[in-house]
Amino acid sequence: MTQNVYRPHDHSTCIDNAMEQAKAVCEQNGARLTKVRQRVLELVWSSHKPVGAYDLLPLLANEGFNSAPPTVYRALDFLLELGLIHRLASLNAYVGCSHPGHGRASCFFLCQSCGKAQELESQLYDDLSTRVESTLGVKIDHQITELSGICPSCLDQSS
Amino acid sequence: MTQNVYRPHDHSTCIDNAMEQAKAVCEQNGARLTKVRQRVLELVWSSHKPVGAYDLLPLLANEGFNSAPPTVYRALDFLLELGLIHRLASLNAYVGCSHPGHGRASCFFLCQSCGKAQELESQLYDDLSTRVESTLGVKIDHQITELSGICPSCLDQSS
DNA sequence: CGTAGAATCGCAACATTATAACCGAAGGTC
DNA sequence: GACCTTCGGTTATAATGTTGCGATTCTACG
Ligand SMILES: [Zn+2]
Ligand SMILES: [Zn+2]
Ligand SMILES: [Zn+2]
Ligand SMILES: [Zn+2]
Repeated sequence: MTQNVYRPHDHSTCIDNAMEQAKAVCEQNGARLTKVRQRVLELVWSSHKPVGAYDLLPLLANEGFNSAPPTVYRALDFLLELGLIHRLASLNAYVGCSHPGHGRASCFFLCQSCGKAQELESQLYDDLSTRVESTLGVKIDHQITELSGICPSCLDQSS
Repeated sequence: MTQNVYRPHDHSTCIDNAMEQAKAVCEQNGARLTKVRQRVLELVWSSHKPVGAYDLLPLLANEGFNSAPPTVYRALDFLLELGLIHRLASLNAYVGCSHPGHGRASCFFLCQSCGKAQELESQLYDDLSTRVESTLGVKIDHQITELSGICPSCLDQSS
Protein backbone atom coordinates (compact mmCIF):
# COMPACT_ATOMS: atom_id res chain seq x y z
CA MET A 1 0.00 0.00 0.00
CA THR A 2 1.37 3.37 -0.98
CA GLN A 3 0.57 6.60 0.79
CA ASN A 4 -1.20 9.40 -1.04
CA VAL A 5 1.09 12.24 -0.14
CA TYR A 6 -1.48 14.92 -0.95
CA ARG A 7 -3.79 13.76 1.83
CA PRO A 8 -3.07 14.56 5.46
CA HIS A 9 -1.34 11.62 7.06
CA ASP A 10 0.90 10.66 9.91
CA HIS A 11 4.15 11.39 8.22
CA SER A 12 6.25 9.97 11.02
CA THR A 13 5.15 6.51 9.91
CA CYS A 14 6.39 7.35 6.39
CA ILE A 15 9.78 8.11 7.87
CA ASP A 16 9.78 5.11 10.19
CA ASN A 17 8.87 2.74 7.39
CA ALA A 18 11.51 4.23 5.16
CA MET A 19 14.25 3.89 7.75
CA GLU A 20 13.25 0.37 8.60
CA GLN A 21 13.26 -0.67 4.96
CA ALA A 22 16.59 1.06 4.48
CA LYS A 23 18.15 -1.01 7.22
CA ALA A 24 16.79 -4.18 5.69
CA VAL A 25 17.99 -3.29 2.21
CA CYS A 26 21.45 -2.41 3.48
CA GLU A 27 21.74 -5.65 5.41
CA GLN A 28 20.58 -7.61 2.40
CA ASN A 29 23.27 -5.98 0.27
CA GLY A 30 26.08 -5.98 2.78
CA ALA A 31 26.09 -2.20 2.70
CA ARG A 32 26.76 0.03 5.69
CA LEU A 33 24.16 2.58 6.65
CA THR A 34 26.54 4.99 8.34
CA LYS A 35 25.46 7.98 10.41
CA VAL A 36 25.79 10.46 7.55
CA ARG A 37 23.94 8.21 5.14
CA GLN A 38 21.17 7.52 7.62
CA ARG A 39 20.79 11.18 8.47
CA VAL A 40 20.73 12.18 4.81
CA LEU A 41 18.03 9.62 4.18
CA GLU A 42 16.00 10.96 7.11
CA LEU A 43 16.40 14.49 5.84
CA VAL A 44 15.32 13.50 2.35
CA TRP A 45 12.28 11.89 3.92
CA SER A 46 11.55 14.84 6.19
CA SER A 47 8.79 15.80 3.79
CA HIS A 48 7.40 14.66 0.47
CA LYS A 49 8.99 17.64 -1.23
CA PRO A 50 12.08 16.69 -3.19
CA VAL A 51 15.15 18.21 -1.62
CA GLY A 52 18.18 19.64 -3.37
CA ALA A 53 21.65 18.40 -2.51
CA TYR A 54 22.68 21.87 -1.43
CA ASP A 55 19.65 22.19 0.83
CA LEU A 56 21.07 19.34 2.86
CA LEU A 57 24.42 21.01 3.48
CA PRO A 58 23.30 23.51 6.14
CA LEU A 59 21.03 20.92 7.76
CA LEU A 60 23.93 18.56 8.19
CA ALA A 61 26.17 21.37 9.34
CA ASN A 62 23.67 22.24 12.09
CA GLU A 63 24.07 18.77 13.46
CA GLY A 64 27.81 18.78 13.56
CA PHE A 65 28.30 16.72 10.42
CA ASN A 66 30.79 17.66 7.84
CA SER A 67 28.95 19.64 5.23
CA ALA A 68 30.83 19.87 2.01
CA PRO A 69 29.26 18.91 -1.31
CA PRO A 70 31.16 15.62 -1.65
CA THR A 71 29.79 14.41 1.67
CA VAL A 72 26.22 14.94 0.57
CA TYR A 73 26.69 13.65 -2.94
CA ARG A 74 28.41 10.52 -1.69
CA ALA A 75 25.55 9.80 0.64
CA LEU A 76 23.01 10.49 -2.09
CA ASP A 77 24.87 8.28 -4.56
CA PHE A 78 24.93 5.49 -2.02
CA LEU A 79 21.19 5.77 -1.45
CA LEU A 80 20.49 6.00 -5.18
CA GLU A 81 22.59 2.92 -5.79
CA LEU A 82 20.50 0.92 -3.34
CA GLY A 83 17.26 2.30 -4.73
CA LEU A 84 16.33 3.99 -1.45
CA ILE A 85 15.90 7.39 -3.07
CA HIS A 86 15.26 8.73 -6.53
CA ARG A 87 16.71 11.70 -8.33
CA LEU A 88 14.13 13.85 -10.07
CA ALA A 89 15.97 15.03 -13.13
CA SER A 90 13.60 17.84 -13.97
CA LEU A 91 14.09 19.36 -10.51
CA ASN A 92 17.68 18.42 -9.71
CA ALA A 93 16.30 17.12 -6.46
CA TYR A 94 16.03 13.94 -4.47
CA VAL A 95 13.12 12.17 -2.84
CA GLY A 96 12.65 8.97 -0.90
CA CYS A 97 11.54 5.85 -2.73
CA SER A 98 8.18 4.79 -1.42
CA HIS A 99 8.59 1.11 -2.28
CA PRO A 100 12.28 0.23 -2.52
CA GLY A 101 13.21 -2.79 -4.54
CA HIS A 102 11.08 -2.05 -7.57
CA GLY A 103 12.46 -2.54 -11.04
CA ARG A 104 14.20 -0.36 -13.56
CA ALA A 105 11.24 1.98 -14.04
CA SER A 106 10.02 4.82 -11.87
CA CYS A 107 7.35 7.43 -12.28
CA PHE A 108 6.54 10.53 -10.27
CA PHE A 109 3.84 13.12 -10.26
CA LEU A 110 5.18 16.52 -9.22
CA CYS A 111 2.83 19.23 -8.04
CA GLN A 112 3.94 22.58 -9.40
CA SER A 113 2.07 24.37 -6.65
CA CYS A 114 2.90 22.64 -3.36
CA GLY A 115 6.02 20.91 -4.61
CA LYS A 116 5.18 17.48 -3.22
CA ALA A 117 6.16 14.43 -5.24
CA GLN A 118 4.05 11.30 -5.46
CA GLU A 119 5.65 8.10 -6.65
CA LEU A 120 3.23 6.07 -8.73
CA GLU A 121 2.49 2.38 -8.75
CA SER A 122 4.42 0.55 -11.38
CA GLN A 123 1.51 -1.18 -13.06
CA LEU A 124 0.62 2.21 -14.55
CA TYR A 125 3.80 2.43 -16.58
CA ASP A 126 6.20 -0.48 -16.25
CA ASP A 127 5.19 -2.13 -19.50
CA LEU A 128 6.54 0.84 -21.47
CA SER A 129 10.13 -0.34 -21.45
CA THR A 130 9.07 -3.77 -22.62
CA ARG A 131 6.97 -2.32 -25.42
CA VAL A 132 9.79 -0.05 -26.53
CA GLU A 133 12.29 -2.88 -26.41
CA SER A 134 10.22 -4.93 -28.81
CA THR A 135 9.33 -1.94 -30.99
CA LEU A 136 12.85 -0.56 -31.39
CA GLY A 137 14.92 -3.66 -30.69
CA VAL A 138 16.78 -1.90 -27.90
CA LYS A 139 17.86 -3.03 -24.45
CA ILE A 140 16.65 -0.74 -21.68
CA ASP A 141 18.35 -0.24 -18.33
CA HIS A 142 16.43 2.59 -16.77
CA GLN A 143 13.17 4.36 -17.32
CA ILE A 144 12.19 7.60 -15.69
CA THR A 145 8.93 9.44 -16.06
CA GLU A 146 8.08 12.76 -14.49
CA LEU A 147 4.62 14.24 -14.69
CA SER A 148 4.15 17.88 -13.75
CA GLY A 149 0.87 19.48 -12.83
CA ILE A 150 -1.42 20.40 -9.98
CA CYS A 151 -2.33 17.97 -7.23
CA PRO A 152 -5.89 17.42 -5.96
CA SER A 153 -5.25 19.37 -2.78
CA CYS A 154 -3.97 22.43 -4.64
CA LEU A 155 -6.77 22.12 -7.18
CA ASP A 156 -9.30 22.29 -4.33
CA GLN A 157 -7.73 25.35 -2.82
CA SER A 158 -7.72 27.27 -6.07
CA SER A 159 -11.41 26.69 -6.79
CA MET B 1 6.68 8.86 -40.51
CA THR B 2 9.52 9.16 -38.05
CA GLN B 3 13.12 8.38 -38.81
CA ASN B 4 14.92 5.59 -37.00
CA VAL B 5 18.02 7.44 -35.97
CA TYR B 6 20.04 4.28 -35.36
CA ARG B 7 19.89 3.30 -39.02
CA PRO B 8 22.04 5.02 -41.62
CA HIS B 9 20.03 7.72 -43.34
CA ASP B 10 20.36 10.93 -45.25
CA HIS B 11 20.58 13.22 -42.30
CA SER B 12 20.46 16.37 -44.39
CA THR B 13 16.79 15.66 -44.99
CA CYS B 14 16.29 15.48 -41.20
CA ILE B 15 17.76 18.95 -40.95
CA ASP B 16 15.88 20.30 -43.94
CA ASN B 17 12.57 18.99 -42.64
CA ALA B 18 13.26 20.39 -39.21
CA MET B 19 14.09 23.84 -40.52
CA GLU B 20 11.10 23.90 -42.79
CA GLN B 21 8.77 22.89 -39.99
CA ALA B 22 10.38 25.45 -37.73
CA LYS B 23 9.60 28.23 -40.18
CA ALA B 24 6.02 27.06 -40.42
CA VAL B 25 5.59 26.83 -36.66
CA CYS B 26 7.06 30.28 -36.15
CA GLU B 27 4.84 31.83 -38.76
CA GLN B 28 1.82 30.11 -37.25
CA ASN B 29 2.66 31.56 -33.85
CA GLY B 30 3.78 35.01 -34.92
CA ALA B 31 7.25 34.24 -33.61
CA ARG B 32 10.47 35.42 -35.19
CA LEU B 33 13.05 32.85 -36.19
CA THR B 34 16.05 35.15 -35.95
CA LYS B 35 19.52 34.28 -37.16
CA VAL B 36 20.76 33.12 -33.76
CA ARG B 37 17.66 31.05 -33.13
CA GLN B 38 17.79 29.47 -36.54
CA ARG B 39 21.47 28.70 -36.22
CA VAL B 40 21.01 27.21 -32.76
CA LEU B 41 18.25 25.00 -34.10
CA GLU B 42 20.48 23.87 -36.96
CA LEU B 43 23.29 23.12 -34.54
CA VAL B 44 20.98 21.15 -32.27
CA TRP B 45 19.90 19.20 -35.32
CA SER B 46 23.44 18.69 -36.59
CA SER B 47 23.25 15.16 -35.25
CA HIS B 48 20.88 12.99 -33.29
CA LYS B 49 23.09 13.31 -30.23
CA PRO B 50 21.65 15.69 -27.68
CA VAL B 51 23.82 18.75 -27.37
CA GLY B 52 24.64 20.68 -24.22
CA ALA B 53 24.04 24.41 -24.02
CA TYR B 54 27.71 25.04 -23.41
CA ASP B 55 28.69 22.95 -26.42
CA LEU B 56 26.91 25.49 -28.56
CA LEU B 57 28.87 28.46 -27.26
CA PRO B 58 32.13 27.86 -29.15
CA LEU B 59 30.24 26.81 -32.27
CA LEU B 60 28.37 30.08 -32.32
CA ALA B 61 31.52 32.01 -31.50
CA ASN B 62 33.25 30.47 -34.54
CA GLU B 63 30.59 31.94 -36.74
CA GLY B 64 30.80 35.42 -35.35
CA PHE B 65 27.70 35.21 -33.20
CA ASN B 66 27.70 36.47 -29.71
CA SER B 67 28.45 33.53 -27.50
CA ALA B 68 27.58 34.16 -23.93
CA PRO B 69 25.38 31.75 -21.97
CA PRO B 70 22.31 33.99 -22.05
CA THR B 71 22.38 34.09 -25.83
CA VAL B 72 22.27 30.33 -26.07
CA TYR B 73 19.76 29.83 -23.30
CA ARG B 74 17.44 32.43 -24.74
CA ALA B 75 17.50 30.73 -28.10
CA LEU B 76 16.97 27.34 -26.49
CA ASP B 77 14.10 28.66 -24.38
CA PHE B 78 12.48 30.12 -27.47
CA LEU B 79 12.75 26.80 -29.30
CA LEU B 80 11.51 24.86 -26.27
CA GLU B 81 8.55 27.20 -25.96
CA LEU B 82 7.52 26.50 -29.53
CA GLY B 83 8.06 22.77 -29.11
CA LEU B 84 10.81 22.67 -31.73
CA ILE B 85 13.32 21.09 -29.40
CA HIS B 86 13.20 19.08 -26.19
CA ARG B 87 15.34 19.23 -23.12
CA LEU B 88 16.54 15.86 -21.89
CA ALA B 89 16.61 16.33 -18.15
CA SER B 90 18.73 13.30 -17.41
CA LEU B 91 21.48 14.58 -19.72
CA ASN B 92 21.13 18.34 -19.34
CA ALA B 93 21.06 18.42 -23.11
CA TYR B 94 18.85 19.46 -25.96
CA VAL B 95 17.66 17.66 -29.07
CA GLY B 96 15.41 18.51 -31.97
CA CYS B 97 11.77 17.48 -31.85
CA SER B 98 11.08 15.02 -34.62
CA HIS B 99 7.38 15.84 -34.91
CA PRO B 100 6.72 19.33 -33.60
CA GLY B 101 3.22 20.10 -32.50
CA HIS B 102 2.63 17.00 -30.45
CA GLY B 103 0.95 17.22 -27.09
CA ARG B 104 2.14 17.58 -23.54
CA ALA B 105 3.92 14.24 -23.46
CA SER B 106 7.28 13.27 -24.88
CA CYS B 107 9.38 10.14 -24.67
CA PHE B 108 12.95 9.45 -25.70
CA PHE B 109 15.17 6.45 -25.88
CA LEU B 110 18.79 7.37 -25.16
CA CYS B 111 21.60 5.05 -26.17
CA GLN B 112 24.26 4.97 -23.48
CA SER B 113 26.84 3.80 -25.98
CA CYS B 114 26.50 6.00 -29.07
CA GLY B 115 24.64 8.82 -27.37
CA LYS B 116 21.95 9.16 -30.02
CA ALA B 117 18.43 10.00 -28.90
CA GLN B 118 15.33 8.59 -30.55
CA GLU B 119 12.01 10.31 -29.97
CA LEU B 120 9.21 7.79 -29.75
CA GLU B 121 5.75 7.84 -31.21
CA SER B 122 3.19 9.12 -28.81
CA GLN B 123 0.78 6.22 -29.02
CA LEU B 124 3.27 4.23 -26.97
CA TYR B 125 2.92 6.47 -23.93
CA ASP B 126 0.51 9.35 -24.26
CA ASP B 127 -2.30 7.69 -22.37
CA LEU B 128 -0.23 7.69 -19.19
CA SER B 129 -1.08 11.26 -18.23
CA THR B 130 -4.76 10.56 -18.75
CA ARG B 131 -4.61 7.42 -16.63
CA VAL B 132 -2.74 9.21 -13.86
CA GLU B 133 -5.16 12.13 -13.96
CA SER B 134 -8.09 9.82 -13.33
CA THR B 135 -6.21 7.70 -10.80
CA LEU B 136 -4.89 10.55 -8.68
CA GLY B 137 -7.34 13.30 -9.50
CA VAL B 138 -4.55 15.59 -10.65
CA LYS B 139 -4.21 17.95 -13.60
CA ILE B 140 -1.12 17.28 -15.69
CA ASP B 141 0.73 19.86 -17.79
CA HIS B 142 3.81 18.03 -18.94
CA GLN B 143 5.02 14.48 -19.12
CA ILE B 144 8.57 13.47 -19.84
CA THR B 145 9.90 9.97 -20.13
CA GLU B 146 13.50 9.04 -20.73
CA LEU B 147 14.58 5.48 -21.38
CA SER B 148 18.27 4.65 -21.19
CA GLY B 149 19.90 1.62 -22.69
CA ILE B 150 21.67 0.26 -25.73
CA CYS B 151 20.42 0.82 -29.25
CA PRO B 152 20.17 -1.94 -31.89
CA SER B 153 23.20 -0.71 -33.75
CA CYS B 154 25.42 -0.73 -30.66
CA LEU B 155 23.99 -4.10 -29.61
CA ASP B 156 25.05 -5.52 -32.99
CA GLN B 157 28.56 -4.19 -32.70
CA SER B 158 29.11 -5.61 -29.24
CA SER B 159 28.08 -9.14 -30.22
C1' DC C 1 7.65 58.71 -43.03
C1' DG C 2 8.33 59.01 -37.73
C1' DT C 3 7.82 57.88 -33.48
C1' DA C 4 6.27 54.85 -29.37
C1' DG C 5 6.21 50.33 -27.58
C1' DA C 6 7.72 45.68 -27.62
C1' DA C 7 10.84 42.13 -28.56
C1' DT C 8 15.48 40.87 -29.07
C1' DC C 9 20.29 41.00 -28.15
C1' DG C 10 25.07 42.19 -25.91
C1' DC C 11 27.32 42.07 -21.79
C1' DA C 12 28.89 41.40 -17.01
C1' DA C 13 28.29 39.33 -13.04
C1' DC C 14 26.52 35.72 -10.34
C1' DA C 15 23.91 31.39 -8.73
C1' DT C 16 23.25 26.57 -8.61
C1' DT C 17 24.50 21.88 -9.17
C1' DA C 18 28.04 18.42 -9.41
C1' DT C 19 32.81 16.37 -9.65
C1' DA C 20 38.01 15.55 -9.11
C1' DA C 21 41.92 14.61 -6.51
C1' DC C 22 44.28 13.60 -2.46
C1' DC C 23 44.78 11.93 1.92
C1' DG C 24 43.70 10.46 6.59
C1' DA C 25 40.26 7.85 9.61
C1' DA C 26 37.50 4.02 10.65
C1' DG C 27 36.12 -0.64 10.43
C1' DG C 28 36.51 -5.48 9.29
C1' DT C 29 39.71 -9.80 8.79
C1' DC C 30 43.28 -12.65 9.91
C1' DG D 1 48.72 -5.68 15.71
C1' DA D 2 49.16 -5.91 10.32
C1' DC D 3 46.64 -5.50 6.48
C1' DC D 4 43.10 -4.18 3.39
C1' DT D 5 39.01 -1.92 2.10
C1' DT D 6 35.58 1.38 2.66
C1' DC D 7 34.38 5.68 4.19
C1' DG D 8 34.83 10.60 5.19
C1' DG D 9 37.32 15.47 5.36
C1' DT D 10 39.19 19.04 2.64
C1' DT D 11 40.22 22.01 -1.18
C1' DA D 12 39.55 23.25 -5.47
C1' DT D 13 37.25 23.28 -9.82
C1' DA D 14 33.91 21.99 -13.46
C1' DA D 15 29.41 22.15 -15.57
C1' DT D 16 25.01 24.12 -16.00
C1' DG D 17 21.87 27.88 -15.67
C1' DT D 18 20.14 32.84 -14.20
C1' DT D 19 19.64 37.96 -13.23
C1' DG D 20 19.84 42.66 -14.37
C1' DC D 21 20.45 46.37 -17.28
C1' DG D 22 21.03 49.02 -21.12
C1' DA D 23 21.45 49.13 -26.32
C1' DT D 24 19.56 47.74 -30.56
C1' DT D 25 16.18 46.20 -33.75
C1' DC D 26 11.74 45.24 -35.17
C1' DT D 27 6.67 46.31 -35.53
C1' DA D 28 2.50 48.86 -35.31
C1' DC D 29 0.17 52.80 -35.75
C1' DG D 30 -0.80 57.58 -36.67
ZN1 LIG E 1 4.29 11.15 4.52
ZN1 LIG F 1 10.86 4.11 -6.16
ZN1 LIG G 1 18.95 12.20 -39.12
ZN1 LIG H 1 8.85 16.02 -29.76
